[in-house]
Amino acid sequence: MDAYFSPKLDTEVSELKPETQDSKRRKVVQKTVVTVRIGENGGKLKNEGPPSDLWSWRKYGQKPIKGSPHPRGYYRCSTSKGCSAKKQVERSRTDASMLIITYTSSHNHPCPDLHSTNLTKQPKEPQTQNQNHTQNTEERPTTPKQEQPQEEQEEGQQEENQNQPIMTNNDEDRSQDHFHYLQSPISCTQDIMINQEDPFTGNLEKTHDTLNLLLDEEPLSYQNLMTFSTTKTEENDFFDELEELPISSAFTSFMRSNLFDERIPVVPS
DNA sequence: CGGCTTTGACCAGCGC
DNA sequence: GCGCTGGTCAAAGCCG
Repeated sequence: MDAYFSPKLDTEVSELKPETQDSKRRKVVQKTVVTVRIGENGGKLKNEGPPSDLWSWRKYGQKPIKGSPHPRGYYRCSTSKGCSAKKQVERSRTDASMLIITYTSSHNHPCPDLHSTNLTKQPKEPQTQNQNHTQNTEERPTTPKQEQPQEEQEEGQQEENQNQPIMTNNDEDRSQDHFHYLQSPISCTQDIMINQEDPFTGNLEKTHDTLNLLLDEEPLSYQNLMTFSTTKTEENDFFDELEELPISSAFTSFMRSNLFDERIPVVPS
């Protein structure tokens, strides 16, 4: 992992799982699992810009998970009181640089638009990252993925990811394209995406510069957010619990838009 | 003052 | 039926 300490944040969504398999434990709830890879330093943005997406998340619990060195954080949507949307964030036990975010339930309210967000809330989303991170993600988590990536994939992919730092070649292209959209004040329903690692992958050095530029001029994408953190990275610990914020939304949309296509359709056995 | 984070305890589901 | 683990709630403290 140290090897990754580079600024490259690979934000990849390994997959989303349309849930129902989780039924092993509690009731069957719709869940969307997203695996994101980030640089070792990538996380930690608690101080910087936490909020992941347009939605506001409030942490309501944290528990150590068996078999995982990292605790799992439980977040609930605080954008709206009645909103039952929740998300669980945990780090991959195999690769600390991988974040596994599970979205549960859907939002009962419209996505906090940029407008709203900017005007009313978003105490945390300061910089220009507002929309990059996406939005629609949670808007309909329930119907998100119809494809069905399996959970097994999750683990498998994680490993794969390690081996294959970036497999979203296509994503890159698309990401950029989408990236533009991100900037648009579209609502949650837009297909946004966050550009992923391409810039980083290819040019790590540029990454920093790019980030700066992005931050100032363009909305940050998931990556950018991460990069942020990357700049400072010393606190992997924090990272455990916090990094999820920035990422979550981003990839969510990401996965929704591109991931599906690009990701490998895993066939559930 | 309001909202969010943190920590501990309690409850529910599942496996053995 | 018992034990284990995960998930949620509630209280306290901190920060903006």
